[in-house]
Amino acid sequence: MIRVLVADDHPVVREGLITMLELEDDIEVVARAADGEEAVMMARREHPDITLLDVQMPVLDGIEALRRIRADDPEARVIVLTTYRNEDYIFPSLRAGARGYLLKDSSREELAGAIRAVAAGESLLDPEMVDAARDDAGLTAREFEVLRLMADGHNNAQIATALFVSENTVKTHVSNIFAKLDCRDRAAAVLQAWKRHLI
Amino acid sequence: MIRVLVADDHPVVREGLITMLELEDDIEVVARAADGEEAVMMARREHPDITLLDVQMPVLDGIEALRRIRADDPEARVIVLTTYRNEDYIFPSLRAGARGYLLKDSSREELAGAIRAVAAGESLLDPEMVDAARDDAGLTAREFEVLRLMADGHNNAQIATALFVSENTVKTHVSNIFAKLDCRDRAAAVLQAWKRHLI
DNA sequence: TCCGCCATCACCCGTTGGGGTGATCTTCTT
DNA sequence: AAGAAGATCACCCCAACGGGTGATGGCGGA
Repeated sequence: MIRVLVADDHPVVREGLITMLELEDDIEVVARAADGEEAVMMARREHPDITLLDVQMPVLDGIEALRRIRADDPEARVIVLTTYRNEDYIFPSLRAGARGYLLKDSSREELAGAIRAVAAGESLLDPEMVDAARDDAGLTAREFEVLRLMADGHNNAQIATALFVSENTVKTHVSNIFAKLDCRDRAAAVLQAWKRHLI
Repeated sequence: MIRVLVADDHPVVREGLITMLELEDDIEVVARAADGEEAVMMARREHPDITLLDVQMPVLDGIEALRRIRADDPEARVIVLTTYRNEDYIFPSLRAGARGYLLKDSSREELAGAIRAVAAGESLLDPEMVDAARDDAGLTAREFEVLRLMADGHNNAQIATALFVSENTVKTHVSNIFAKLDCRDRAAAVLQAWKRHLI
C-alpha cells in the first residue's frame, strides 16, 4: 500500500485528487493539507511514501514546503503538481528535491502511474512539461539575456552597458530576437516571450 | 433535486467537483463533459437545472459553449468556473448569459450555495472576482482599447486608423497609459498589463 | 579541414516613439 | 452653474528604434 499525503489549497482539486487516488487499490490517502505549513506538519507526522504538493499554496508555497519536508526527511519522495504550463517551477522543484513534476490535468492513470513510479524509486516528469521547458524558440543564451533586459524596460543603450558590449551588438541581437519570435517590435516580442514562458 | 451538468477538461477538477456536489443531498450530477462541444451536447440531451462550465476548455471554449447552450435553451442557467483571477472573462461570460461566476478554489459550501442561489433564480459573482475586476489601474475604456492594440504589435499610426482618431490622440493615450502603469515604453507597459491581467 | 553558428561591431537610412504644453468639446457630478 | 474628467487634436523636438548590409573572430561538429 502506497501511503500518500495530498496538499493543495483548492478544495475542489484536493477532493478530486483524493477521490481519484482512492479508486486505486494500492494507494491510500493518509493525510491532506490545505497549505504549505500544514503539508510540512502532516509529512512530519505521517511520514507518507509520497507527498503530492501543489506549487501555488498560501502561507508557505509548494517549493518552500518541499525544501522543509526534505530537510526533515531526506528520503521523502515528493511529486510537485502545477496547474500552469509554466516551466519556471521545474528547475527550482528539482533542485529542492522533487522526484516528480506533473500537470494537474493529468489523467487518473498518469497520476497513479507517477505515484507508483516515484514510490518505486524512479523520477518522473510530465512529458508536456519537458517539451515546454524545451521551447526556447531557438534563442541563444545571449539573446535570452537581451530579451530579459528588454522586458525590464531597458533600451538598447542600457542593455549594451549591462552586457559590456556595443549598442550595435545589442541591436543585432534584438533584430535576431524579432526574427525568431516573429515580431516587429519589442512590445510584441516581450509579450510573446512572456506568454511562451521564455522569460 | 437540482440536476447539474459538470463540464471541465481537467479530470482532477471534474472529479473533485462531482465528488463535492454528490455530498449535497439536494444536488445530483446528471452528466459530465470534458470539452465545450461535449458540454453543449450533454446540455441539449439532459436539460440540467445548472451547468457548471470551465472557461478554459479544448475544442470549444467555455464562453462559446455557453453561447450555444443559451441559444439552444434561453432558460438554461450556467455558472462559469475559472482557475485564474482573470477578470477578462467576467463580462464576456455575463454578456453570454452566465448566471454565476466562481473561482475554482471555492469551498464546497460556496459552490453548493452558488448552485442553489442560481437554481433559485439569483445571480452570483465571486466577491474576489468582483474585486479583481476592479483592478483597472485607473485606465479608461479608451486607454484599454489602445493598450490591447499595442499588445498586438500595432504602432501608433495603425492604432489611430483602427480607432478612427488621429495619431496625436493615440500618442496622448499612450503617454497616459505609461504614466498610469508607471512605465517608460510600450514593451514594459504591455508586459505589465499582461501580468496584471489588464489585457 | 572546412562549414556553420554565434557573438561582436560598424555604418547608413528613414521611421517611430515618447515628452512637453496647450487647447477644445462633451459628459457627468456636485 | 461650476468643476472635474475624459476624449480629441495640434505642434515641436530629439532620442530611440528597426532594417539592411557587411565584416571579423572563435568555437564546435561533420
